[in-house]
Amino acid sequence: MFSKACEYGIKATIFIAIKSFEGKRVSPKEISEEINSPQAFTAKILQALVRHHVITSIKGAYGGFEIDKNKIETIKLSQIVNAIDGDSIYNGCGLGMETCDEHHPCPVHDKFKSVRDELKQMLENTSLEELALNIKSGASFLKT
Amino acid sequence: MFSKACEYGIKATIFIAIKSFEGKRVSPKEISEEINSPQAFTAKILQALVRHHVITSIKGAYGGFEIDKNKIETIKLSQIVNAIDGDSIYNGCGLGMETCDEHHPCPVHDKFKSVRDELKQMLENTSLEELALNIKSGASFLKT
DNA sequence: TACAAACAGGATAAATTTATCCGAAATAAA
DNA sequence: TTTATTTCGGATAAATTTATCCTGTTTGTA
Repeated sequence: MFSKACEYGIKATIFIAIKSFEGKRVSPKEISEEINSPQAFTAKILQALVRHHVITSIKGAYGGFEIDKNKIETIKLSQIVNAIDGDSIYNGCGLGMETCDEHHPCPVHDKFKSVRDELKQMLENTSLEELALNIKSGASFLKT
Repeated sequence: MFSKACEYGIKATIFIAIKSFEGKRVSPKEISEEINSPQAFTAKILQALVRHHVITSIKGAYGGFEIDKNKIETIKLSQIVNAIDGDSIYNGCGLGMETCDEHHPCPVHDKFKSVRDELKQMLENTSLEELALNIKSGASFLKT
């Protein structure tokens, strides 16, 4: 469904959000340990998230990654996915055809429509704050 | 969403079904031309579909791939996807975690549930016959 | 039986994704 | 200003997916 990079990116962003609530910055090392991901690869993904303005990086001593507290509730899951995997997951054709629309649909176009729409709605309606609070309360987990 | 192999596999199976309705067998060459896919790679995927008993192959002169006419209406999209990509698309964790269930959910477990369930229902309720008839009637297409 | 047609499957290569390493640049504190 | 810390980003490697090639085996027909 999502790429490995995207899976790491989602978990990393949630962890950064939790720490940012507490006014703390985190390093790639801390993040990869917390979400159980390869450190250097995770660092690359963080760079992409910075470029797409999902998270912020502060270079130098006492630096790290953080997210503006006031921004956490406005960030949606769709923004994280878009920053890493793009929007093909809910905008592209289910069978990879160049052009696939109402006028020239692929064999599963109609069947897929509702699934993709629901996925899109879910991603756009789920906020980072919500995901972070569920981790904090112990309702969900970042690693096995 | 699906792998390239699975995309080709779905299209190939639909085309074989259409030809089988007419009592004809088809070759990998004919299939790859019709669905616009690499021939040798498509042949590999056909082998997998044969092993999973989705399609049948007849070796030797006048051979080719076919599907039992009476079986076409009983084959579901889920069987094709399962044969090539397995069931991880709707049974695995959305964030790739080893264990992810009600007791130990990943951050998006609940949010994803309805999407994955709808996808699963769609795949299990869509028959090969239905997809093939839509191509025959010109309601959908196998290539751009 | 000999031959040609057609799938099976191993070996290999190309492309993409995932992952690692290391030096450069930036920054806070001493 | 020097030093320690930390992100940035290029180069490279490993793993997986996608794709190609070639030989073997099967099978129908002459």
